[in-house]
Amino acid sequence: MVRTRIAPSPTGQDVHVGSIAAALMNYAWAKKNHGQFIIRIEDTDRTRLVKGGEEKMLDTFNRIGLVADESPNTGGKFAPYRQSERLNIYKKHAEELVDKGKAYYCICTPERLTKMREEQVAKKQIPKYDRLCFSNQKEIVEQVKERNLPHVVRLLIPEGQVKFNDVVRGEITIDNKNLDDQVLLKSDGFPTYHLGVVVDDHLMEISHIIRGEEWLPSTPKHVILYQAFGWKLPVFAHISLLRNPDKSKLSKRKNPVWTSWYLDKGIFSEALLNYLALMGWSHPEGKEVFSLEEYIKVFDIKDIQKTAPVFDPVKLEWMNGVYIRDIENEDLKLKIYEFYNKKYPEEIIGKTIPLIKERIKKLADYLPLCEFFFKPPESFEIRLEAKQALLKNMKEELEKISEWKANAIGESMQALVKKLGIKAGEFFMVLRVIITGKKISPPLNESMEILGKEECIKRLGKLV
RNA sequence: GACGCGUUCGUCUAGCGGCCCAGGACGGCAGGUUCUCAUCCUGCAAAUCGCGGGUUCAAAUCCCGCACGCGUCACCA
Repeated sequence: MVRTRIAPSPTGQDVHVGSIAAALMNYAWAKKNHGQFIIRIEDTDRTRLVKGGEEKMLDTFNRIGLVADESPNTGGKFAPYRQSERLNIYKKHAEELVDKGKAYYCICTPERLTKMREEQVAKKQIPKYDRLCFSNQKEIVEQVKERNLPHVVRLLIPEGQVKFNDVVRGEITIDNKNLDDQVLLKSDGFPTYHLGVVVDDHLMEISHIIRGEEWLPSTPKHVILYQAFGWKLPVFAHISLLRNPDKSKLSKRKNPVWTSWYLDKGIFSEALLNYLALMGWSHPEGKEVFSLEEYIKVFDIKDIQKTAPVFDPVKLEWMNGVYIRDIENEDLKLKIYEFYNKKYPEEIIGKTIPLIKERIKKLADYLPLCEFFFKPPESFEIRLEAKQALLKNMKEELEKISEWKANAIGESMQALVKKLGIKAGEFFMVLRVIITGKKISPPLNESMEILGKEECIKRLGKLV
């Protein structure tokens, strides 16, 4: 049975797009194999906890369509799915390791640890716990039990080396002397990531761990933990991190990284997923635009690429434009109507759709292009003072039109152009700006038809 | 610094020893369509496949070294 998971920490205000990319692969792999996709909240760092972060994250996963089979919201047979509610489980497992001699108590103070590390770094040694507490473990255990001393549980890294296979990277070998005796259980009773992730992935029967390559260096510790518990290893797949244009790890300093930022701009979840699917993977037939359903069909973790891609918002917008042009006008109308919180009349939006469908790349592009449909322009992108006579002519001709249709408007204006003997381009630019306020607009005749004769005459008359 | 991972057009990528003087997409440029913009169509430029050595009749593809980039070294995830 294939079971995958995404395990976000509510230490940010929302889901990072990189997490969505990872979640997408996890989701696709689970669905492809008729397995389950799980969301688990790893909220073990109470110092960095962001209020409302978890709720927002779960909401974002739903918005984007990566719906979990098991999660804190939906529950499931391995509940709870929030690590802060599983503290007794971690404690039990940490104790088990201590009993087995695979882990030990440590009562060293943060001050001592910091000092120790500084000295090691100064001596150009690898900063590692010096096992002071391990060397007199018996005493420490007694003290801890008798006086109820605050303590942590550390993993005892055995000698030798760790070897494990990664689907993306191949076989990886690490010498254990490079590994630190990692804290498993913190003095506040919360597990560290390392304990939590291993215990939960095992207990929740996760078969494939597809996660960012930032975890590659700590995977040997996880492998040692699995071995210490005597558990079967899951399949590991470490995927590359999304990058900023300067190749550093995608960060909010240099790029919008929160998923809802894109959704709130009117990027479709389908388009975002489609674009993200292309990061480090490519369709076997070279297709670039495809549905989630098709992705699930053709995706294989063996085809994941190793190189870290630069996240390109420009191509994302192009992709979204493709999706916009592809949906039904009625659906696009509704999306825009909802996007602007029903502030603008649905009927007018509906009429404008054919004019703007090929002109917007995301829903937020709509208003800048179409605001003139809802209210007269307040400023004009070219000076119109010297055009008074021309405007008067236009107005007079337009007033003669009985059947207010784009065609009739066009013919009437073309005739006027001919009669006045001026350049069509300049003529229409003046008309465009007086009507829309802007040099760039949807097709003029059609726009004027939608606006209505009265409104158009009014806009022309205002300056006359 | 140590350890690990990576390196094909500006960007995303195809490529798995001959079919590659490297293909597609975004972006760029030019032209066509058009009252603007966009869409659509046509065309162009853009990678000596990080560098240097091997192996081979043949290497972007295999091996070795180097350089560079990134990641990780917490009672953070």
